[in-house]
Amino acid sequence: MKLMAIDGNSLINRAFYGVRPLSTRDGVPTNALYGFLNMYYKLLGDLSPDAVCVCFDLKAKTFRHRMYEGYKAQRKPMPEDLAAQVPLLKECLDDMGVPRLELEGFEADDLLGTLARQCRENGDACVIVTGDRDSLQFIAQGAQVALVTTKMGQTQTEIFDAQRFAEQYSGLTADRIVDLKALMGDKSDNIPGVPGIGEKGAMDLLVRYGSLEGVYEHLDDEGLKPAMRKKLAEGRDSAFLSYDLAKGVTDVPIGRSAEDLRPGAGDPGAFYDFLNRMELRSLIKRLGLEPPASGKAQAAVETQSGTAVTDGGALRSLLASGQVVCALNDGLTAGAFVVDGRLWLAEAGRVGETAWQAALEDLLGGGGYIAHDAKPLALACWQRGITPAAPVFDTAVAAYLLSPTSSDFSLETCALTALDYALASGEGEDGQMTLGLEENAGLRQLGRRAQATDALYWLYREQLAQNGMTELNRDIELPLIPILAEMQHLGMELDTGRLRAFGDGLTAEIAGLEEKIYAAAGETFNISSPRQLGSVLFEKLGLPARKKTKTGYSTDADTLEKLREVHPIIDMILEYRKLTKLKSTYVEGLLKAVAPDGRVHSSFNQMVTATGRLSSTDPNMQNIPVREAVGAEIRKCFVPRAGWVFVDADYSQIELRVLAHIAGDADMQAAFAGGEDIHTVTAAQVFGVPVDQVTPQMRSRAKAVNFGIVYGISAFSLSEDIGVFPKQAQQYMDAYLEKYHGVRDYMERIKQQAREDGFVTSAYGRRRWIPELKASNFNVRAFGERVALNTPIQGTAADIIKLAMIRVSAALRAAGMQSRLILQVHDELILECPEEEREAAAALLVREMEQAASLSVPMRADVSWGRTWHDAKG
DNA sequence: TGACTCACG
DNA sequence: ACGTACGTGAGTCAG
Repeated sequence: MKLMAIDGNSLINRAFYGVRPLSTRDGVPTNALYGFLNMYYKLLGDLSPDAVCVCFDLKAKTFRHRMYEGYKAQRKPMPEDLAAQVPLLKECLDDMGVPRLELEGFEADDLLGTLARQCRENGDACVIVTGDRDSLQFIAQGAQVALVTTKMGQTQTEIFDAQRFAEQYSGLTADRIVDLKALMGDKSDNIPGVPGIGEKGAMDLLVRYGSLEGVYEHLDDEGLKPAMRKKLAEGRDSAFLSYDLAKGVTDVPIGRSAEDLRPGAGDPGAFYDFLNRMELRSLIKRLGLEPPASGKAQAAVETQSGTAVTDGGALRSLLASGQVVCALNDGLTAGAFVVDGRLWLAEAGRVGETAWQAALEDLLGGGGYIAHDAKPLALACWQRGITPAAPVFDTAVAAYLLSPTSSDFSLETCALTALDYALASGEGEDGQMTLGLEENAGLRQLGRRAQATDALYWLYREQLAQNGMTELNRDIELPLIPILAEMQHLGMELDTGRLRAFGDGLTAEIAGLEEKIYAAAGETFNISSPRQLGSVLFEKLGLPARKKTKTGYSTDADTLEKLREVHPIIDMILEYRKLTKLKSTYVEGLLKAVAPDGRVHSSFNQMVTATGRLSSTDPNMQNIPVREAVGAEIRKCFVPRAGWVFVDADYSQIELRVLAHIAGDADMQAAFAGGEDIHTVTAAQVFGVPVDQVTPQMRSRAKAVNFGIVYGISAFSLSEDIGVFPKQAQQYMDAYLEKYHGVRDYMERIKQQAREDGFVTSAYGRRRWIPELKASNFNVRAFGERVALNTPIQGTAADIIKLAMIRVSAALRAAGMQSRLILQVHDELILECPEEEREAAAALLVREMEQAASLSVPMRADVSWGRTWHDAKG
């Protein structure tokens, strides 16, 4: 019989400090739970005990069994975020069927000591699991102690027995820990010890005299220094009192033995629900837990087996009949459809290719469809020459709107988290028809997917309404889907010859720089390795190191910039970095992304950012270089098709205009209404000079202040950014907020509101939950406040340009023009236009962008055209 | 895989 | 006193 007895308080404490902060969407902290459970299962595997028990402290109302009144008085209170997780852990252990012990008036230590003693007397093995070194004294009770430590975020367990202990503590036996504490005391447990004696002195005494008794029997020993003798004599009472305190209790009336502590079955369903509620889904996966209700959710979703549609005409009329929830396979050759709650299955091979195509065109071109992630369907339409309509609902997009900081919006995950429905992942989706349609594994799976999507649709539609995002979803996100698909389908042509030539030039330049850098360093090394570079710069060349990172010296551009005067190698390294980045990411990377049609077809993703912006991947077209000559070179490689041009327009100061609008700041609104340059006006205010005396430097600093305000900056960071002392930066910010007091009030108001609501919204109702605002950690909370400040601004700007995209796209089509939207870069839209449509397209673009929203300040867009992307940017 | 660096708005 | 700007994606290094 082997018992594993865990100090619950100690272990959850370790977990709390060892695991980075985690919380559920609505702010319940979960990191300690996560860490505890991970350790628990690890230990269970390592130790394979027969019985298990987790012990907790349970405070007495009075300190009945303690004679020393100040006991524990000075212990720091548990952080709120940790305290909140203790009852959750107890609930969880009960669900798991893990026995736990707590007894009023006793600490976990007392219970562990008692269990250890009981085991010894009954001949059972006992392992005490704890993070507290003091508990090593249980070795004296014959127990092993598994000591859990966290080093650099890694938890380690070391098992101590009598021998291992003696090795580490100079031959001391474990029962002498009590003597040790009696002498040296223990601040955290408020054990006084002998004043003036610390760990080293106490160890020396015990090694020499064996025990506390021994020490005091030899008080007259000649080897004892007079000072030590005096301390011991004066501290005698304290030492023996401390001994009793440290000895702890081993006779708690627990009333249970190891035999009674075998783990029970618990309530697997409740355990699953608990982990799901705590959003600890990685644990569900690791433990291989199944959703509860043994098919209740399963049954709710899988209501029917589906009816085969084998007649083309019947399929067409079915899919044209209004609202159709659909799940299609990748090749769009088979599908399952839920119409008015009934499930239908169909396959191209069975209804005939022509009828299938026609039915699909009715469905996706007609706009009566509901899907989980409709963009790939819309893209497939464009590729087949069908113009897709926007879906009436997209359950993946809805899931994103409801929780924009989540990262996984697969149907599997959505069904699991929102419906408790476990959808077998992907398997057999492309299975070939061998029997009747209903028996086809691939179609059956599509049927389950369609039904899961249908269930999600009803749920999410209601949740969107409750969260005030019905209109945002309907008027912005959904109409955007076919537009994004079209942009992706069209892509942008790349002049690969020109880009290659540019790359060859870079290669030569880089080689030259390498030579010079090696010469200056006196050795060859990998310049791209921050580690090697750091060692060359700061050790070999002895340059003054400023910042440090986790792994060594920081070598980022900011740091190096400050060393430019110190050593000529710095400029070369900065240049080398710039050129290699350009070559690998923008020359080689872009060349790799060119499709057979000579164009790059970037994916514009709608479900990535926390603020509502789009993101762009494969390749990322939103971070193509623009600054300096090299940026121009890269952008000259993006060209329209023959006889066409690019028309490019970007919003002027959209975020600051949104800020002026949202904050309702009269002065800032007046500046925009008057068509003034906002940075110049700001500079005049901050520096207290007339507008015509603002110097370029003043304007540039004011610009930094404007940006900083939008991001929720501190004076310190602003000072770093513009190169002045923090005090000076603070003065700028004070002057700014004094002038724009609407902005100042907004900053306070939005933070307060975010704390109350737990979320912030954009002007169009886009919502972001901010659990960080409730964190106990200052930095996390400060981050939450900056997010609360910035997200409504960035989010509203994102809403507006999405609206503009929808308007532009519709207006081009309505005018019968061939010009098409091909790129969006946050505040910029790029059209590819037939030469003869150039003027009309430019006028349309500006008009639709400027009228996309009506704020309390005018919107302005600047437009240009050109035969390369570079030339099209004013 | 995570850390670092750097390109964009 | 804290520790120091919002939002992204991609390439490289090193464990």
